[in-house]
Amino acid sequence: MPVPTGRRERKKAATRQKIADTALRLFLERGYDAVGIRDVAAEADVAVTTLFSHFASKEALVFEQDADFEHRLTRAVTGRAPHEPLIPALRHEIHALVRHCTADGAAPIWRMIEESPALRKYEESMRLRHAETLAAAIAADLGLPPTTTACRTIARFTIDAYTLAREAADPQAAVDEIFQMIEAAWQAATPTRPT
Amino acid sequence: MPVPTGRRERKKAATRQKIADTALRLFLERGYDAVGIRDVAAEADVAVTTLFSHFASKEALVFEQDADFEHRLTRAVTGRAPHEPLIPALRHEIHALVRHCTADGAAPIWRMIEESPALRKYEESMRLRHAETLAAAIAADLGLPPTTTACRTIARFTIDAYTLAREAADPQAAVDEIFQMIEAAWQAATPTRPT
DNA sequence: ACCGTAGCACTAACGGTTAGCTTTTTAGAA
DNA sequence: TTCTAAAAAGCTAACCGTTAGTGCTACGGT
Repeated sequence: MPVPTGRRERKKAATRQKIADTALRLFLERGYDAVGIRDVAAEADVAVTTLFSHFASKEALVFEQDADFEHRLTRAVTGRAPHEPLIPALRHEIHALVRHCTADGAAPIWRMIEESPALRKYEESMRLRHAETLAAAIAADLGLPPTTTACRTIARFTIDAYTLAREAADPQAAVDEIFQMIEAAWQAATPTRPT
Repeated sequence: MPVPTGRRERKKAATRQKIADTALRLFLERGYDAVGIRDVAAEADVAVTTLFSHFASKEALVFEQDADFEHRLTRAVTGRAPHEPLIPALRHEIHALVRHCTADGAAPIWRMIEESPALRKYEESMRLRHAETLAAAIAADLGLPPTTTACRTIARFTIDAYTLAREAADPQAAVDEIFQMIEAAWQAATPTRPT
C-alpha cells in the first residue's frame, strides 16, 4: 500500500495514451462518426472493456488533451498576485486558452467537434461543469459561500466568453469585447467593493 | 395540398399527445432511467418506430411541454412596445419563465431532470440553441448582422440568468440580481446608444 | 369509387455501454 | 525466490436508444 512507485502506473498510463492517440488519429483520418469504439479498441490492441475503464465515453477520447482547461482557470483565480484584480486575471487566461485552441495545428480537431452533435453536446456539458468549479474557486477566493449568485454568474459569463470568442471572426478581439461587458457586470454586482 | 382540415391531423396529434403523456407518467412513476423506450411504446400502444417518428429522442419526450420557451423569448424581443428598451423586456420574460418552472406542480419534473445526466445534457444543449435563436432575434431587431458578438453575448447571458435563477434559493431575486449585471454589460457594449 | 400518400407497424439490425467472469501481470510479504 | 492479493486487461453476451427497410391501412382529394 505504500508509495506505488511504479511500473503499474507507467504501463497503465501508456495504455491510456495509446488508446487516446489511436482514437484521435482514426477520428481525424476517417471522421468521428465513421469510427466505432470497436475499431479504436482493435487498432489500439486492447479490449473494448479496457478502453472504457480508461475513458468514460467515446466523446471523452476527443477531449483528453483539454483536461487542464478547468485547472488553468481555477489557477488563474487562486494563484494570481496578491492585489491583482479578478476579472483581468480571468481575461488574461481566457486569452491564452482561446489562442491555444485557435492555433493552426488544432484546427482539424475543432472542426471535427463542431461537425458532430454528440461532441458538441459533450463539450457544452463539460464547460458547464468547469463553470461550477470556477464559481466555487471565485467564491472561495472572496470568502463567500460557494453558491453565491454573483460568483456563479461571473463564472458562466467567463465560459461564455471562451466559447463565443472561439467562433468569432477575430477571437482575440472578441475576448476583449466580451470581457468589457463582464467587467461592467462584475462592478454592477459588487457596487461597494472594487476588488 | 390545400388546407388539410382534418381527421388525420387530429389523430396524429392525439397519438403524439398520448405518447408524451404516457412517457411522462411512467418516468415520474418509476424514474427516467428505469423506463425504457420499449416500455413507453408498449404502454402507449404504439410501435417504437412510431414513437420515434413523433419525438427525436427519449429526452425530447420530457421537454415536450417546454416547446414554447424559445418562441416566448424571441417574442419578448420582437413583439415589445415601440420604445421599450431591450433588457427590461428580457428580464420580464425570464421572470415569468422562472416563475413558471418553479411552480409547485412542476417540481417533480425538474427534480427528475436534475437527477438524470442525460436529461441535463439535453437541456443544456437545447438552451444553447435557444440562445442562438435569441441572438439572431436581437441582432435583427437592432439592424445588426446576426453574428454580432455583443448580441450573442447578451443572449447567452440571458439564458444563463434563466438556468442560474432556477437553482437559486430565491429565484425571483436572483433574476433581478443577474439582470442588473446584464444591464451593465449591455451598456458597456453599446456605450454610444442607450437603446 | 379511385388513387396517392401519410401514418403506423414489424423485424432486424447497428453502435455505445455495461455486467459477469476469467486470465494475466504486478507489488510487496514471507 | 516464491507466494499471494489485487490491479489491470480480456472475453462473451447482453441491454438500450436509435434507425433502415418494408409493407399495410386508412384517410383526403379528385
